[in-house]
Amino acid sequence: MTGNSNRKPFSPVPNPPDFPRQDHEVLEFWERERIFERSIEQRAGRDDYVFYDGPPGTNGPPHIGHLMQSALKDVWPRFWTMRGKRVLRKAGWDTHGLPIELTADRDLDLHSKPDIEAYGVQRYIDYCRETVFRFKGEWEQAIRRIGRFLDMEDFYATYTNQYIQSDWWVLRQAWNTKVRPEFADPTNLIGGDRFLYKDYRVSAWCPTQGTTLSNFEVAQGYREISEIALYVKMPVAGMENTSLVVWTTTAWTLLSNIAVAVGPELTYVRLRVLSDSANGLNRAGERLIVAKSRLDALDEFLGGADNYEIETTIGGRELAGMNYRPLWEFQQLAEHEHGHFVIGDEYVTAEDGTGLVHLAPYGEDDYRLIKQQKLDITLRVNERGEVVEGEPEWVGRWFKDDELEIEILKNLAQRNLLFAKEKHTHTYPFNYKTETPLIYFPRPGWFIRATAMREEMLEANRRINWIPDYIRGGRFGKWLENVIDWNITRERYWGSPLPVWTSADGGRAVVIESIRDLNRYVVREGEEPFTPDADIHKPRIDRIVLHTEDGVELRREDFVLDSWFNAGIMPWGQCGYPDAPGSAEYFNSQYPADFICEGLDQTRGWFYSLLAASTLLAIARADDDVGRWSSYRNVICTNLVLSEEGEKMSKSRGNVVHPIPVMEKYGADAVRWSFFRNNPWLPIRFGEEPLQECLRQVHIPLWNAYAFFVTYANVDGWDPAARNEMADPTPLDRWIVTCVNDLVAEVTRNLEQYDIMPASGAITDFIDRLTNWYIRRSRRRFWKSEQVEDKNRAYHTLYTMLATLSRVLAPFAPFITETIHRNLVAGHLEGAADSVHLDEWPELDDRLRDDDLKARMDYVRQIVSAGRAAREKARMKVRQPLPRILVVAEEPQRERMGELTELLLDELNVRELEFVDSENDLVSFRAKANFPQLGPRFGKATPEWAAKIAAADAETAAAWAGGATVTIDGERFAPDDVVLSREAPAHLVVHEDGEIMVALDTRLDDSLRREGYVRELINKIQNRRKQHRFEITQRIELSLAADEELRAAVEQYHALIEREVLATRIELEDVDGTDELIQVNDKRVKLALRPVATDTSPE
RNA sequence: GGGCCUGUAGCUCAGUUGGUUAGAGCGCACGCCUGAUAAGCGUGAGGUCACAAGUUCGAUUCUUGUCAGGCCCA
Repeated sequence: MTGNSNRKPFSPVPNPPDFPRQDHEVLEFWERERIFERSIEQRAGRDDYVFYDGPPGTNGPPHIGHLMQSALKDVWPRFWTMRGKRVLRKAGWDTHGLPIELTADRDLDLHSKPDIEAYGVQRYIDYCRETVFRFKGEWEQAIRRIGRFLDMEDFYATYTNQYIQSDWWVLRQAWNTKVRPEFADPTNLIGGDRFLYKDYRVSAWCPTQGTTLSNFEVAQGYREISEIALYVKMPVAGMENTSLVVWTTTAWTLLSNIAVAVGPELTYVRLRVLSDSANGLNRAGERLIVAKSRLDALDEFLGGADNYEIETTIGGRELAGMNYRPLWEFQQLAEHEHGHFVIGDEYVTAEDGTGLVHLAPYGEDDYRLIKQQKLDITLRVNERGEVVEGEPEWVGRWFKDDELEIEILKNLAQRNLLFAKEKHTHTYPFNYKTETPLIYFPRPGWFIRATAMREEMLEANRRINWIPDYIRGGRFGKWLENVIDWNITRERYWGSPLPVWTSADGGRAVVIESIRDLNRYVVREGEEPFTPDADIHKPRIDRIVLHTEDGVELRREDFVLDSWFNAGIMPWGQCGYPDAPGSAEYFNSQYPADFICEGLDQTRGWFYSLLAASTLLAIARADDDVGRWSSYRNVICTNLVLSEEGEKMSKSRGNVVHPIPVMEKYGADAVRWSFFRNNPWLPIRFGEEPLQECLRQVHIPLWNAYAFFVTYANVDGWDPAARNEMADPTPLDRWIVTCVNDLVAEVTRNLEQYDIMPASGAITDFIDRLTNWYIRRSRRRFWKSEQVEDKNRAYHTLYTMLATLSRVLAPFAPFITETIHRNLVAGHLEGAADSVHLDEWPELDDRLRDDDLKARMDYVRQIVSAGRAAREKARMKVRQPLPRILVVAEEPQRERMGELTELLLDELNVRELEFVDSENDLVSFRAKANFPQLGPRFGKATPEWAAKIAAADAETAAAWAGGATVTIDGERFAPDDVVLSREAPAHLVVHEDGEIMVALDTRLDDSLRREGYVRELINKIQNRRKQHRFEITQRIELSLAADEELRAAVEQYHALIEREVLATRIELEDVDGTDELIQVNDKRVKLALRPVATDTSPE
């Protein structure tokens, strides 16, 4: 016995393993022993590593893409915990916003704002509140099952009063902070010099639902429609019979026309119509102004190029300021209003239409110009899509009424204000749910003046470590460069209420920062104060009317906050900073985040809103520490998880993979690994085959190595805690120790850089080295009974490898590593951690490294590989010993082989190694004449010379092969003059692979042949043992019947055979032709095994 | 229409700060081991590194353009 007598054996390892069942045992262990909680408690007082969990919405179930994020989000917190940091991991849920309202609308059969008002806003809000966690249980189950350590008890949710008050506080900071003068905009309705302001913005508006649609929603509803496009004549004031010609596809916008825009750099012409035009709309003598480059396109309406003459050419800049007469009486402006003149602006092109654009307050560019020029804004179509001012018969009509369009057209034509009309096909946005045509409508909203902090955000962005790094200058950087002010309000119901109260004229505004702050006003009004857990959502909060000191009435601005803004203030909201007790301390230790990880689509979502919020607050507190401007330092962007076929998963395709059943089949570690072996920022294919492959490549080989170790360690009673006598490490031991040091270094480096794929690759590579070289080459050391000290060394080495590997692998595969740690380490070594996740990350020990040995081992493995290829060519199985391997090598390489020679010979089953200088020593060359060369030179004498060349000896041929020129009978022959062929001697089988060239000598003498028989025989006996399912320690008696040559071989090697197959006795008989025989090479042998009852331990 | 990404073996993907022979896994062919493992191991075949031009002694790598696919935005 090598171990001490009262040692505790390792638990037997089931093989094959049942990973899903083991997962559940580990999960129960973690919960029973509070491993996650302890991993934090244990690090109290240590440095924090800060992780932010982006809040997912829980009104839908989690899918496999979320699990990829969960897996990645789990790796670094576990890694840094093992490195000694304290890593809090608070779960968060997004519980506000449109998705929840949409679910409520569906459940309650509501289709519009009037529907909701009729249903009752309070009831509606109450319903939303009840549904926010509809799928939270499923999320928690999936997150738990994949092994993610996450605090789901003490979570944050965006709809809590604590979180909402952080929203309010942030907005108060924005309101209190003035922008630099160059960013101030006095045209804003409220707050023109502040970071928070109110203004109008044109957005896609649904006139039936009464709501704006997000860009994303608009993009889903584009449809191709065919409409009438109008060319309208705007008579120029003070010029006889002259008109500007404008083009529009939306006749109804003409009712609100207020100006005409031209391109300042474009060239325009004034033309005179010579005779009445073909379409009957234009008369002889009329003068029209259009862009010069559009003339060809407008020819047909004028009656051809011959029917008009160009009177003068005018630059766009000169047109600016020209006044025109409005199309209708009802458009006449009052004294103080501005409008009905020409404006120059770069956005006008001459790609279609006339190069003159009519302006009405429906459209982003229109609205911008109208505001810039301080023009009158009269909306003659209202937000319900109804005409509110115009010819009496039009008032009250629907803006997209086809009849209305025709009536407007006729009205203009009758008064000679129509230049032309044509059918026009283009795309127009519709509400993708209600099919209503959308209207671009200026809506009021509150904005964060992002344009005033663009430089600061760009500066902060430069310091973020993006994975992949091209996001910094690419998608995200470009987004920041083109950033526009951020509309943080929505005209909806279920969301954080905007905490702004204003007077009716907009002259007074108060931004509330907390419930306490609100109560200061409320109490003064004589109302009941809000308790900390009072309902501060709509509609309750709308009933609060505030009064200024001088008695002006203030009402709440009826908006809720954009849910992206909500999510972006998460660093403050998750702890209710600053109002919640203890929040300052929490915030200070948890800002900024070291690590976040979300989908690539969050560049315009959470990644942006986090950065905008943190930059804003940095400016508000005049923070000059640029490193804290961004609330996150390292960020991994994940891409889509596709089906196995590379398609998007969707219900309609029926290819959605449900996470839990997959984990119940393959285990969570395999699912996790399938995400780690790819770059997360590229689309990943997910399916059963990749999972199978993960198991085969990583988990099963590791498990087999572990099972192998436990089997033999228990047989020998080996104890890691015992102070066993050990031999010095063999080269193989030193090699694998070097490898594991490299592994630790490489995984550490790559995890520090947030680069998961090379880290997982290094682990796969190490597992291959451990199982397919270290264990494979060391196997015999574990079962030979002599040389106990070497055996102890082998146990010690393998044990250390498995224990170290389980720690390095723990952040990636927390289950299998926990199982191994629990059996091998916990309870076996004094002071060992109960869980691998409470353990420390392995330290590098450079004294144990031997880089030179590693290079030499790689060289040996290359030669082995070439040797195997040569054996295969020669059809010589490895069991047949061969006399010699020849290796082409320079002196330094020969030295590299050194102490590893034995290993090489054993692996290839070859008796001797011999080095040679060059391939010429392995092959011989024969030369033949190169006739195309020699023919012109020697003419008729060519055959004579050809014969002389063919007669050249191998040495001469080798000289040509070496590039030399050879003189034969006074004639010089260059290598070009001959054709060389290479041939190896019959007994050598040569194989070449890159720089490596080897040859096997395949000549067998009697001794080799006899040993070949014996090896083959041993193999057959072992197979038979396995067929009988004998224990590995079972002793047997053998009887053999064979011919004389084989019997002689057995007699010569009987000690070897007995040792190899654990035979206590071998009986030899003559062959008797009637028995069942087995084949041993070319011999036929009768074989019988009998188990013998003995002490089964090997000693 | 704009921006970003991707295009490398039959398939899925690495890699290449410009340099001998561009790698892995799967699949295929052949073989091997079996006292941990057939859910194992090895060997082999298989590539104009999407296409074109440019820079360079040298380009799969850098530049520009083209084509195809994806994502985001209009």
